[in-house]
Amino acid sequence: MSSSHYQQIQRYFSELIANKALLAGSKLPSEREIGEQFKLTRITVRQALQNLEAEGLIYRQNRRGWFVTPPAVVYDPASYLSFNLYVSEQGCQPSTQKLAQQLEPANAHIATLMGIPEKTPVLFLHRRRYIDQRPVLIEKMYINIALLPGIENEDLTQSLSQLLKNKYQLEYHNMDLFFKSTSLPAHAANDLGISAGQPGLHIERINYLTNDENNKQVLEIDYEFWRHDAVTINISIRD
Amino acid sequence: MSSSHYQQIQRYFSELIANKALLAGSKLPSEREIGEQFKLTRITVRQALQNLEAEGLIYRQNRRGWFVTPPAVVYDPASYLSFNLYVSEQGCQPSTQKLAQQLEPANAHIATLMGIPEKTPVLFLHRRRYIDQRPVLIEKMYINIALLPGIENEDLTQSLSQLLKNKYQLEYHNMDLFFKSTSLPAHAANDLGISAGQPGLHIERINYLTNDENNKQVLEIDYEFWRHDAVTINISIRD
DNA sequence: TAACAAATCTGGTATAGACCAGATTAACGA
DNA sequence: TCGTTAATCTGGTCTATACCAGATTTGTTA
Repeated sequence: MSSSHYQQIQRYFSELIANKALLAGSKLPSEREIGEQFKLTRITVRQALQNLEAEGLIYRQNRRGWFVTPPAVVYDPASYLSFNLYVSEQGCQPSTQKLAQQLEPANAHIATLMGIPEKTPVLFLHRRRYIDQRPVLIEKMYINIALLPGIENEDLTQSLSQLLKNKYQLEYHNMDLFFKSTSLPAHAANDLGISAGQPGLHIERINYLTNDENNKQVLEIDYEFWRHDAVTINISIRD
Repeated sequence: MSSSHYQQIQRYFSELIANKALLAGSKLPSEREIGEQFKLTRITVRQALQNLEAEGLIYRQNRRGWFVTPPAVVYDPASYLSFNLYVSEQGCQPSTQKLAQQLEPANAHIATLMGIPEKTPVLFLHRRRYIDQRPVLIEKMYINIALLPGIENEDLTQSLSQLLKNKYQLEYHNMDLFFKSTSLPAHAANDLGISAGQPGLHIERINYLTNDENNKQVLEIDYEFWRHDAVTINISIRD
């Protein structure tokens, strides 16, 4: 059977969490305490904790300790609902913080996708989003201001889909999505307040104005970096 | 800047791989050799290698060594193309191995989704799929034989979507998809020949026969366990 | 030459320490 | 009471070493 020592620790905490003996958000004993309890060295303890982290059962806060992961939110990037509505419908409290907003010349990739000349200004928006005060998502968005004049003067901590609907009478439900399960790049890990190399989910989204394949107008290109343990993606495909 | 020792190793190999000085599939020096080269202990070396693994740049084979990860395949679960066509179109060689096939009584979850009584027999199909001889995906499928009579007598290493199309004149493009980035459960890691706890991508797919929301007929429920470094998911949403 | 056994190489697991830097808490002084 | 400082706690990084089990290679033997 699975008899290595670190697996015993893993099972121990797995069961505590499954049985709700350890509730979401609560703190685990320190690595040194666990080591004493099981008569194992810290390295062995850390191996177990890192595996539990990979499973998404626990997460760490830099030099503060290990904590039980709250349940993942179900998120549908293609939904009519915004992040805010989604999260609150699931009984959690969403919030959004704007980290940066500026006009930037489009790089080659962005320009090609948007069908605009390179170095045309686009609106860069950098946001951090929270679920129950826990930072879970970094967004970096490039917005086609040619299609959305004046958007830079709006409150950009709110839901973009709401804003487009209310101010521009636009709804985008045509998009290309790319998902990749990989570790968080340094900048995203930094923004999330965790150490680089933690596992994450990387989403690239290209939002189109129309569903005309021959005249694709790109409203917005969105890069999302999620904590891997914070979200389950749900998409319904209907023809 | 990022000055810890293991980060130096990480950068070193990152650059070798980026510059194609180390090609996909090639073997890294052993942990002990790397340690000698950098005058660092094996624990430090392993920290670097584990981070590179989390980034998807390298992967390990149990007690054989560390290898450079081949480029990820782009996969669209909602596509008209099958896994086989997808992979070969990207210049790689797909193959499929049937690990198990049997009639099983439906459990509560399956029965509810399929709208059949619990313990009604469903066809369980367990497959392993390879890209260029590398096992990357474990599939566990539950097939509604009431809608697909005689399917258990077909060759089930082939593409299911092809089979449904040819034999039953069915095409399913209505589905619910769930993605979760998490470590591989023990059974899947085992089937993939890697140690448990490695990062993975978990997909649950429910395939419907029609797009009638009031009369959902479930053809098949599919659980997919992917190596996290083997695939990028791509989905196009059009209304 | 083919079959088998032994030596070797690899990562997997583990011990027993050590020092650092950031976060938290306790103690102290105004 | 409030603000600052110092002690303490926590995970982050690292050295040095050891033994194990599976995979591979080498060597030997029939």
